[in-house]
Amino acid sequence: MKELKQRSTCPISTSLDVLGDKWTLLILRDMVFAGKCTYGQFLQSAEKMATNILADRLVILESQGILTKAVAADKKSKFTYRLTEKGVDTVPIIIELILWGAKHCPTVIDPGLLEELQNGKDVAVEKYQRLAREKSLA
Amino acid sequence: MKELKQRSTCPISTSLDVLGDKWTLLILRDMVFAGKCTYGQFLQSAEKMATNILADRLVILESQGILTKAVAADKKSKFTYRLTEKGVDTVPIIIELILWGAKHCPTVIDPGLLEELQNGKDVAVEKYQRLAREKSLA
DNA sequence: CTTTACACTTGCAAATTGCAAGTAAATATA
DNA sequence: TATATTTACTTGCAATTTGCAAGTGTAAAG
Repeated sequence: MKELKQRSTCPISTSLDVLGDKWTLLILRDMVFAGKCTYGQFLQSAEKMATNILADRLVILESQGILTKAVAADKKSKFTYRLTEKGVDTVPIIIELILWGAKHCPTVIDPGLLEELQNGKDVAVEKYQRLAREKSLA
Repeated sequence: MKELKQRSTCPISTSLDVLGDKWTLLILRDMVFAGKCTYGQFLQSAEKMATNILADRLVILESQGILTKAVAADKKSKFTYRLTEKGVDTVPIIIELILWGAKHCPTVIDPGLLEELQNGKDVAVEKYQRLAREKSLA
């Protein structure tokens, strides 16, 4: 259990106390948009997260109630991470980050996804939240 | 000019390369929601940012084209920071952080603002973007 | 001509990150 | 049954970043 230092009572500041670093939201991205749910899968992303950082962030995310950890159905030596509702509620943040990055920075994004997000943000948010919930029930 | 290390071409990852830390978005928050525009004003926030961190982040934000720096109208020893359109476009991200923090963490928020954001997110985003633009023209 | 306001800069200890290697338990293979 | 592999971490350590306190430089005010 890692305790979190809250700098102020401001909701923005407090959100950043939890999510404000270069790695945490990438784990959530991988869960929501790539359907990943194990330690090994998280390590395979293009950004090459260090193993100790990943382990540390998973502990924080779990202690913050953003995801849960459970032994995998197929193997006892494997764990499955699932999003809680608090985790599912980060989808709008992630989607805004996608839109800002795609608009203002040199990035590569699937044109279909971009169009989907631009044409109806609310619909897209609900879709990816639903998918994330379904995945977390499996 | 601080060069930015881009970890991948993913728009989320790239957005986090720029905005993903505990301080940068607080500066933008202060500009959008508190109308702040000087070094001294940024230092007065509840989170007590260190002076060297603030100076460093302002250089990064400027070199990333998120804000501009200019000598103040009243004093030559004073600078005014203004948001560019790239900066104004972070408003949706900030608003999602407000909503997530207010919903899931122990925070204090003006009930009027929260209601405004919940009742019509798009309208609120446009309102605060317009206010930020007006401030940046002054 | 001294003081104040403002915007930084510097120095340094502490914390965090990034990299490589090692550990440990459960499974798969010979 | 013995050995190898998969999976999930842990450890050690150098390098970077942060946080705190103090100092610097310039313009305006008294």
